Amino acid sequence: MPELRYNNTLPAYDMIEDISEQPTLLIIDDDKIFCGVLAKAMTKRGFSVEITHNIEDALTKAEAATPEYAIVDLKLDSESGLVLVEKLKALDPGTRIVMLTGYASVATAVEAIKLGATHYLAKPVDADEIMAAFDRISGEADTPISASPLSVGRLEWEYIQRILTENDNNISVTARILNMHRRTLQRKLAKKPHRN
Amino acid sequence: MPELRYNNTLPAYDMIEDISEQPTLLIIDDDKIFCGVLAKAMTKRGFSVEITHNIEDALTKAEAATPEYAIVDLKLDSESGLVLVEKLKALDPGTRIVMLTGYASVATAVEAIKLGATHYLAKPVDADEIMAAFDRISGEADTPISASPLSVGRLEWEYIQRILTENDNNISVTARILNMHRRTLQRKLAKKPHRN
DNA sequence: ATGGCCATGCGACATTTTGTCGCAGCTGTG
DNA sequence: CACAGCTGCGACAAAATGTCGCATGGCCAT
Repeated sequence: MPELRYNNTLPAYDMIEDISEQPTLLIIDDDKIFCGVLAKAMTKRGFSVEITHNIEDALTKAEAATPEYAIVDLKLDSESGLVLVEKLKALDPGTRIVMLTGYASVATAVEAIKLGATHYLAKPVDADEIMAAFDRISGEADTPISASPLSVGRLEWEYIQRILTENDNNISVTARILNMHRRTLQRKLAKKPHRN
Repeated sequence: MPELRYNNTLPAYDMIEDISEQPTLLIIDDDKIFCGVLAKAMTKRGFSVEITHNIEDALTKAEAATPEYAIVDLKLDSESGLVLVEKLKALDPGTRIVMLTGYASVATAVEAIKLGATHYLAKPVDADEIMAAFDRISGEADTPISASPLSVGRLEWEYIQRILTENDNNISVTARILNMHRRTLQRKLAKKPHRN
């Protein structure tokens, strides 16, 4: 299997910059198609991109060459991308990490940020948003306090996520605490959160 | 107007501890009823509580005596409670701050945590959850046998009641806001306030 | 290694709860 | 009065949930 680097796809007009000065970016997501698309987009934006699809590989690569930037998916096959955030930060506190997830919730967002993620974005997301997230300094303006009420479905999702994270993602325990059947909780978790 | 301190309501059995050793807690929320209830609950849990309803007063009090703990509402009348988080942290980085919000969103959650909030919780919350939030260091499952978080049914009920009240008990409007069928809302309201 | 214990993912099927329509009554307003 | 909006409720299909059961896999003490 060939090296998964996309530098060779760089259009000429981007070559004005010396490759050795390109910031390094590590992408970790189990969705391979998504990885490919994102890698291409980020390469075009001047990053030297590497891809991995699981935590193990990510750590191997990161230990070999600590990336300056990282994009981590929250829901990897089995484990949580959160542990990766922690470890990447441990390797180099200066690493800028954007956490992505199709199952966004405030509970996981809080965890991610506390562990050192630079930002937390919900899929679908485009490369420009990720770029903005990397640059984002905390106090930055655009935080709309508007806040329209969540739908009950969304409220429930957020609540479940909170109890779940408070219980180490143990579904059985969470189901018992919430007085709901494990099967039902599974089904709810399988669905993506409705937007509003 | 008397000082808004609730130490005088402390039951005797709590006096075993010297008042001067009680941790100080500053509550900032524009909902005065909510403040009162929360203050009482936290006092009972051993805090020396102070209340303010706006940023200005909060800063004045904080500068006079930096609190060790703070509970900040996200939506204060005009300004955002976020700026307060920042300022409290500037006064004393050790301050533990829990941010509360009526309408949770990942965006504000991310901001709050990046600015230094210890945790971010959506209303309705009970005092025990706030206590847990203060103690919660990132990541680990301390699992202090949380009491009984409300059941999802109960949470939903509380939430619906709140939105309903905010809309003059107009069922149609509330249903639309909540993205739920009017018929369904009716049926939910017809049922009893869910036992836990 | 072996059995016990528990968490998990998921199929299948009976029950319940929602989503939808529709209609009739009530109320304020131009 | 006509119009428009809110409300309560019946009826029936569609979707979600409660329940069982089973197989897999991790952990641990025997």
